[in-house]
Amino acid sequence: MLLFYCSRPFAQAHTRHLSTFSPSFATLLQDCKSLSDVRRLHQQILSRGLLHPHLPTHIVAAYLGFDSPSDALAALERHAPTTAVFWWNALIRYHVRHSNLNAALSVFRRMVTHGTRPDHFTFPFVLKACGELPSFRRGSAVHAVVCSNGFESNVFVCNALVAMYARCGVIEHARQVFDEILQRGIGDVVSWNSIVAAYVQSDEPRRALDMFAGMTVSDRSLQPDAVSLVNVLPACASLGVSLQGKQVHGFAVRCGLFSDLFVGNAIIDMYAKCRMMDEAHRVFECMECKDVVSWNAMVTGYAQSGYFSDALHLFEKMRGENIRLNVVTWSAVIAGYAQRGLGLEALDVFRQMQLSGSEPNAVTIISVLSACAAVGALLQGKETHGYVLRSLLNWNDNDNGDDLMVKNGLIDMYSKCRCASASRAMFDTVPLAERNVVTWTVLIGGYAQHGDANDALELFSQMLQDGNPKPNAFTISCALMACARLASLHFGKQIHAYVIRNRYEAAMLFVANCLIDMYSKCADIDAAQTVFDRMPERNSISWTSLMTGYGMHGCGENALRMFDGMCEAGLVPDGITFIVVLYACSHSGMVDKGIGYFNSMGKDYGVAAAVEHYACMVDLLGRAGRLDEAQELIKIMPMKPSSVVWVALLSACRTHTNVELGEYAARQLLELESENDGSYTLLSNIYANAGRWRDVARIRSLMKKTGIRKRPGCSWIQGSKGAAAFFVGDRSHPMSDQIYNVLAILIQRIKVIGYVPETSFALHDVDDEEKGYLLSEHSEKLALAFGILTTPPGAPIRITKNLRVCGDCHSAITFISKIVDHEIILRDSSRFHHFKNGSCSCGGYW
DNA sequence: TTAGGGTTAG
Repeated sequence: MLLFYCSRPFAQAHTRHLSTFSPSFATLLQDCKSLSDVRRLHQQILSRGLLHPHLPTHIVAAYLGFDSPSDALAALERHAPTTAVFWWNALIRYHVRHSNLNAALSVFRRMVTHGTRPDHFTFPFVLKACGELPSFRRGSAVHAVVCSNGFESNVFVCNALVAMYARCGVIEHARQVFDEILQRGIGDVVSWNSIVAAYVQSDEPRRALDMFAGMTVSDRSLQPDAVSLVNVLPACASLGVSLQGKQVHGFAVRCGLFSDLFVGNAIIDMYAKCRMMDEAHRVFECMECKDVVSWNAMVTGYAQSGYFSDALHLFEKMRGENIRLNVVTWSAVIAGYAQRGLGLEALDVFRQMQLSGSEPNAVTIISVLSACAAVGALLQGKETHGYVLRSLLNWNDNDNGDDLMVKNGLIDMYSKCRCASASRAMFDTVPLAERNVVTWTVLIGGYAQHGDANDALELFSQMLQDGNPKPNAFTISCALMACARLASLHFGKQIHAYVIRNRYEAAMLFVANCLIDMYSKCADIDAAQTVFDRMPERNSISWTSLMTGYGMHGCGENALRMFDGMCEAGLVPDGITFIVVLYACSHSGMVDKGIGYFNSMGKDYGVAAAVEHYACMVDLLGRAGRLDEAQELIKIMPMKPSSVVWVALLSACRTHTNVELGEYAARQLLELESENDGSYTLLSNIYANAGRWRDVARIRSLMKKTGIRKRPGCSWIQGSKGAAAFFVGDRSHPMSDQIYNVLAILIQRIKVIGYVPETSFALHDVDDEEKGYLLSEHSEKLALAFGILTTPPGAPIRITKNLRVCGDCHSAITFISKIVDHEIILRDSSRFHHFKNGSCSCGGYW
């Protein structure tokens, strides 16, 4: 950058006789065409001893003009104290403008060392450098220099002190300096603007608004300027106080400040953040002069207020009007798509961005990662990771937490793309002290939803032990989801206690909904109901969560009562609500009621039946043995049946032994999902039940040929001595001998009272080596035997199974519940079964 | 002095 531009060629000037008259040197310095010209001339001046007292300033100016701060500094030091303070200031300002903050502070130190007294221009630059580093220690050292040089009553310097302390996050010091300004009676508009900005930066918008209001009250001669408005409007936005925002808007119009581009943009942003897009649009239309920020504020406003199509429309318009899109525009559109789960569209926009030559930054990358996570696009996720590694050097320059957010995004992306090891590896690269609450939460959530929920709880315990950072509502929700998956009532209760002790009021609705879900899935429906009853505020998720709980426990009537209660409370049922209602009807044998709800959901509630609703109906009709109607419904459904629909039909064929229809359903299912192990198992069971052993063998060899293995059944139990998991024929448990003994005795005893093994279920297992396993070695029976061995009489035994409970086990456990002093609660992949005194709550609808 | 981003429930 040239500070002085002169068209006269240097060569021409240089050919003239070098005068001993120094002003000519000044002209020659201005005429220099390159840094080496300046150096040469400087050297000549020194060697001839022709240094005029004014020349050093020209020399420094020339060096800065050719972007050589090191030469400038050398000249300043060499000629100090001849050079004016003005040129020390110029060098400090040069470094601050180029973000070389440490260099700026170093020049300041040298200046003081060389005996040049700083002036009221020096301190604002130096304080800005301290604030931007930020370094409270150096900032307060400079404050001391301010005082020792007698500048504590200079408003220019004091305002800069306020800003510095705010940037360093020490709002109390900023406030103290501001109060001293007022006491001295030297405050100006900038002082008030600085303290308002300080509170906004410190995330105290309420106090920012108070200070703004206090401005004119304390001094009637003060009139807010454009900066005051630009400072206060974000405070209105973050508090959502649109009324005050509107007043500021009115004030801007009355005082002629509305025409200021920054003010206009801040008003749009305020309305957009208050979700008042009509107002924002009016302001946008009124603005005579707009820039890309105005457009971006509108695009993001629409995207975040749920009007994404308007955002896209505006985005297209920007392109049509050749407005130069910047990284914010692109990132906002990518984020908008990603947040709506439209990952492929987001990735497409990202491609367009790259083609346009716009350089992605950390925010863009985070949005792209979230898009990859939304659609499980591991390949693109890995590519983005590669991009991050290549760009990391650039981002580390302004280390402001972006780096950690990108890493959090990567952990989340790998988790959601079911790449647990990569996710964990990324987590492990973040040093313990640098992990924030999101770092922990994304991994805990990843394990809870896509990985091993035990790992989630282990990580959560580790987080609590470390004590820093503290879990937030997101973390708690993820941990509760893990408990729900594992049916770990014990751990779930502990987290509930933690929630009560640590007050999560701000997010209590969300957390309470998770508690309802956790208690429901841990078979403590009464506790779920209690949480629900004590909630000061409920939303439709609260109602549906409890409704699901009742549905899973076969309490269809209660579920339907919840549905009525929800409608009475003025909440509108949606698609998911009806899935839950139909599920509850299906699992309680309320076929006609289910048909009634199915028919009325569109007619009375305006909810269109989706493929999931049809699947529920096929399940409902199928369980009740109305297979023809189920088949008929599949024929007339307006969309292509999904695999869930065929699984429902196939299961019904299994229960009601309809070989022909079962074969048909299995064919359809295998066309959609050729690797679905469950469909082979179900079909093989149907054949076995019908005595068609050759077909059973055919399926078995087909599976062997295609390499499809039956997912192993696994049951686990939360006993008094901790959790224990069992696979079929499992002999790995230390108490294995005792378990098998107890089981043999139980089977013997229930045979006496009428239990007959249902041998068709023995053929679940298709591998030859598994053939020999007896029914008595099924995982749920082993878990039950272990439960009986380790649970005190009278206490309930809770078992969880990853697949559907086997029919023989269901029958055996029903008999066992007659001869033992325990209620047995079994959760399988479909619902709960409460066994007590020889009967099961499912009443056969399992 | 203005705009954009990551984690949770039925």
